[in-house]
Amino acid sequence: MANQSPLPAVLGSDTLVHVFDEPTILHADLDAFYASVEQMLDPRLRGRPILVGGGIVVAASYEARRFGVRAPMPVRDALALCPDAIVVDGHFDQYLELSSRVMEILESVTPVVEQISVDEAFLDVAGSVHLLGRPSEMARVLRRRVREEVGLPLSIGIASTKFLAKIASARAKPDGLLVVPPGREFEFLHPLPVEAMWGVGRVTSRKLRRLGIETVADLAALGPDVLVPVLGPHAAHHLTSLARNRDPRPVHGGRRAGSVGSQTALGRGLTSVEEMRVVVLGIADRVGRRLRAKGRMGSKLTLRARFPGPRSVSRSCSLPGPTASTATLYEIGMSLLTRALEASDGEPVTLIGMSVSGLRTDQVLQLALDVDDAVGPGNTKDQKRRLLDSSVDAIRERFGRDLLKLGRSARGDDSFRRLSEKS
DNA sequence: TCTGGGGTCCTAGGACCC
DNA sequence: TCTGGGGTCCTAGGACCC
Repeated sequence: MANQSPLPAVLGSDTLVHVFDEPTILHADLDAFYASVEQMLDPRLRGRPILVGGGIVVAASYEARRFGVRAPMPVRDALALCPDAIVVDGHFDQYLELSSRVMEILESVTPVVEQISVDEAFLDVAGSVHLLGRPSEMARVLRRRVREEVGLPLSIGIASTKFLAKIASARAKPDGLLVVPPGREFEFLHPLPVEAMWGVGRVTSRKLRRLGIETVADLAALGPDVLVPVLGPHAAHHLTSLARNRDPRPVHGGRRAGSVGSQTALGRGLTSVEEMRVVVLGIADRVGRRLRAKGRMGSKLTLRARFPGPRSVSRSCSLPGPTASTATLYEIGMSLLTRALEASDGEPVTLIGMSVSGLRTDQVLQLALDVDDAVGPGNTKDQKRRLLDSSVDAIRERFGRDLLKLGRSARGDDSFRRLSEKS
């Protein structure tokens, strides 16, 4: 049932005109994702106000939102608003697992799926209408399948641009579907408050309101010139264009993350460098593992330290070569932390974060990492030799001998010297 | 009001090269 | 050696999103 694709009843020209008349950009957004997952996993939580999180609310179910609870908000404040709320720890592994199952379902109607976070994605179904029918029909099928096969509510907005589709899905919640018909975009868009716009947060909202801009219509009427001195050229033109319903951004299928990072909050904070060393090592290990799991390497490292106040300082540097090595991230991360601490007056550090960007996938370098792993302390001499030999063979087989040199220079360390000497 | 962990994108100054 | 102009890379920080 759920796998059947709806087809237009008649494939005549009238039907096709109608089919192509609907906009083709979908924004699919799981409702109160984390909280919905908790309710699905534990039936006792269904229909009840749920808060996911520890110190702060990471997600609140709709039952809790009715009391004014919002994420992120301290759990203490949320309980004051909604004393009956049940606080649950997050099951983050489950969230990722369920998220990828939902994304697979979305990919059943088009390969052009751009995932923008765990719980939302854009789809461009223009290439699928001749096979699957109207976009609104596809949306109905997707919503039903996600509900039946994964057990989660999914809202979808359909419009002619990403920006409008995103706003439409927000207006469709909870558990709804909203199409913005062509020609009626302004009717939908212009009465909205500027805060409804994607890209207008606390700071920009305050600046706009100071100029007397309250609605999207106000923004569209004003034009970019007045905004440039306040928001900078890019933001001014970008927001004005969106308010005038100009959003040419395509849906990027198959896009991958441009950085990988991790951070750890430290409560009241640490002052001892030795304690921070342990934290940095833990973070470097996490980031290194995740990079290796993705088969990727980064060429730039950024370390961020937060101090009470709250004030934060970041220090970054280019790496000697692309890497996913925990040891390298740790060593360079520590030197960046030392530099970051110079900017403080010995205040406690309340958060340490590390992010690797400039990511690339390179098969030669990936094999170099395998070698790195092979020469690590976990292996016996014989195991190391076997792993090294198999890596050398694999590189030769795929790329020929010359690329060994390339790999060595790009790697920036001596893994390959050891290899080359062997061979 | 700074309490979480994961990201994206833009700006601006300085270094460096031609 | 200085002067000028332009381009690009690197780094630090800020705003925003879920």
